[in-house]
Amino acid sequence: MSCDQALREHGYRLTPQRMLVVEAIHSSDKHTSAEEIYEQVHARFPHINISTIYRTLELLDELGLVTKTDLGEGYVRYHPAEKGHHHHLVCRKCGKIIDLDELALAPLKDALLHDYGFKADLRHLAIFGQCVDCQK
Amino acid sequence: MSCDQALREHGYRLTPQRMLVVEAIHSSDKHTSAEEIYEQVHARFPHINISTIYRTLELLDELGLVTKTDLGEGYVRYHPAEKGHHHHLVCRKCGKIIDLDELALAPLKDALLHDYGFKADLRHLAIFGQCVDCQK
DNA sequence: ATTGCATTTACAAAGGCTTGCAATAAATTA
DNA sequence: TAATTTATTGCAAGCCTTTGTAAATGCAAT
Repeated sequence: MSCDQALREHGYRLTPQRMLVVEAIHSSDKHTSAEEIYEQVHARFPHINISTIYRTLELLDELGLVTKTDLGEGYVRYHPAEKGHHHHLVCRKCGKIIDLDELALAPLKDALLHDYGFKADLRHLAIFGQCVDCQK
Repeated sequence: MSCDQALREHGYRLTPQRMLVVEAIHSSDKHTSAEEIYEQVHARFPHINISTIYRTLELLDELGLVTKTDLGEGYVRYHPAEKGHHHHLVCRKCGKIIDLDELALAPLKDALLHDYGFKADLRHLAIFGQCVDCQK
């Protein structure tokens, strides 16, 4: 299902601003920032305000259409949920980022559900620490 | 080892500001915010600036003396490391916070070390999701 | 005690993000 | 098609935190 359809089905309006934000997120291969999305949308819709970008991203996150991840860069990165879930190991020393398959957190997710009845949202996590090279 | 000693041993100066911040963190039973620490220190040292609070907290975090945790309240909470590690399950719907023993993340920590050689810092995590009551 | 100097501080400004509010516009209804 | 309603937007202001800088201060060596 497209983001547009999902928005409509949840009773949200389809505005040009929202459509352009959705397009911008999907057009980017990597994880984009709000600023990057803003610049991309602004090129085609100069009147748009950055707060609309943030509000739209928040909405898409709530609907499970995008994931938000703080990789410790001072801002948040966004990623289309449909492009698959994964996680990141972020080295605090050298900054290296190791990608981690979604499955790596499956045991934890299952344990939390079993032990606490808690349905954890572990879709796009950043786990900080030290990579193997920086431990030497 | 006290925070004061730890600071000295790492070559940092012992200033009144730093000592008061350390005292303030330890005097609070719960997880405190920078603002709360600021207010407490400010009562005894009116000249202090909030940026000094933040810089001191960052330093204490780097030295492993305190942990930083974002519980989704719009600001970060700090906790003395020596008072023990644990984690939190935060319900996005009702806001309820379930405390989680450090051991719950031990298997994940071990797996990351074994599979990636990555030494994950999992001292005081907030895991978001839905509590058992809010799933009904 | 005094000096010398690198560290630390207060202050001001900025950065990323959120929020209150009046104006605007999408979608429903007639 | 036009009117009505309600969600959404742009704007400005604010929030929490970080950062640049010159002045102040801890502390080691005299």
